[in-house]
Amino acid sequence: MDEALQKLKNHIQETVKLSESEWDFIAPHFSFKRLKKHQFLVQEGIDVPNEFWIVNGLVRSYFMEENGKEHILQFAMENYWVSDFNAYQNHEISTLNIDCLEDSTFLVMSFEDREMMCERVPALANFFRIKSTKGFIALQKRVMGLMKDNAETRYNDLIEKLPGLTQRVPKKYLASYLGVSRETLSRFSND
Amino acid sequence: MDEALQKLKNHIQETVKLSESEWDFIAPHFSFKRLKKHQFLVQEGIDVPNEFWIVNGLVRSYFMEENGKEHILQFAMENYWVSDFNAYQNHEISTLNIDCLEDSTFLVMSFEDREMMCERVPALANFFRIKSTKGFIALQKRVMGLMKDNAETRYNDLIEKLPGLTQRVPKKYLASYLGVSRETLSRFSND
DNA sequence: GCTTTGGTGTGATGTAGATCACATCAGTCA
DNA sequence: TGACTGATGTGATCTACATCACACCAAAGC
Repeated sequence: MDEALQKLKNHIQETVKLSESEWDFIAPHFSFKRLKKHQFLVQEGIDVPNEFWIVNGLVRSYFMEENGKEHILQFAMENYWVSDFNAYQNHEISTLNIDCLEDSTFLVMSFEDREMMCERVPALANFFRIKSTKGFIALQKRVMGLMKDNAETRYNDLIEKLPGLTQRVPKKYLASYLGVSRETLSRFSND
Repeated sequence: MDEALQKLKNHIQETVKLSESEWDFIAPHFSFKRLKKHQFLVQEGIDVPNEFWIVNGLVRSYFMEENGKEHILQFAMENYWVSDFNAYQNHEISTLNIDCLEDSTFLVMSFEDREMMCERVPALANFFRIKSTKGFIALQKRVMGLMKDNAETRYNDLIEKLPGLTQRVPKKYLASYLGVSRETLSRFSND
């Protein structure tokens, strides 16, 4: 836990300056969580009081159609923030599932604590502002890819962006992230 | 201009509290801009020192493939913030175009001013943090729609979300936003 | 007024990728 | 060790949508 908090402190300080007293105020509001592969961090139909910073491991966030088809919205690993942000921000029940693709550990922060800390510690508000802007930009690039590129190009872009991922997850998950069928992906992924 | 600033003040105060002295500090850093239909707010290949708050009017932000095909990323109107946020945030040249679909007016804020004001006025940092989070959530919903819905469903969702838009823009632009050809859209949009 | 330009509909045809149906192979568990 | 279960590849077929090629009409510019 202490080690995890130290890592988080470094992570935040890559983006904003944080005084020792500010950090001492923030740190106690995080709790530690450990999950095994296949366990769920967030589940559809349940409220989402927390967001999570991944200390280590790998998760996927996905949603399901009525017919049972799954679509992966995001892979998240070390240093990523994850949650069902829609449910979290608007106090709704989750429409997403987030489960672990590997044993993983997290630091957990509640919505109330986040809002309170952002009021009290402006640097933290700026940290989340900048993180959120970058998340927005990344998603916008994803939309652009979905609109202009075919499945094979999107696959090549993905393995270029996250080269380690192919070794860590089955290809059916890559297909689900790319919005393409497992079979189609198999026809052009030659390795 | 004064009227526009008053509207902006109200807009910000819908999300965060802002003291009079804070507002008096912020307000002078906005400038006013007026464009006619077909004029450009942002152009591909040029740097993007500003973001814009739309006082009134309607713009589209879009990108082009090498072959000249256009894809609309966003329609933005009254109360929306627009820019090429990737270029703006990372000081890169623009890959997007933003042009006016109607005569429009804007309040303009530079990147340096925004960062400076967010440092000095924590409420503003929180304002942009929350706005940015909501933008992220909206984009995530768009990705989900692209992954699970067919073109007709996406069209119906769009006219439900922005019912006025169909009257304000040609259908080819709706098609371009939805990621579908003009002809295909024409076959199921019966009005 | 006439001409040009842009918006829209619609038929015919082409195609990326989905779906269905298998086969193979590795890992896991009793 | 033998029996599942899950990951992967591959052929055959189907389908949503793109593309091409028109026609028609309203608004804008000379």
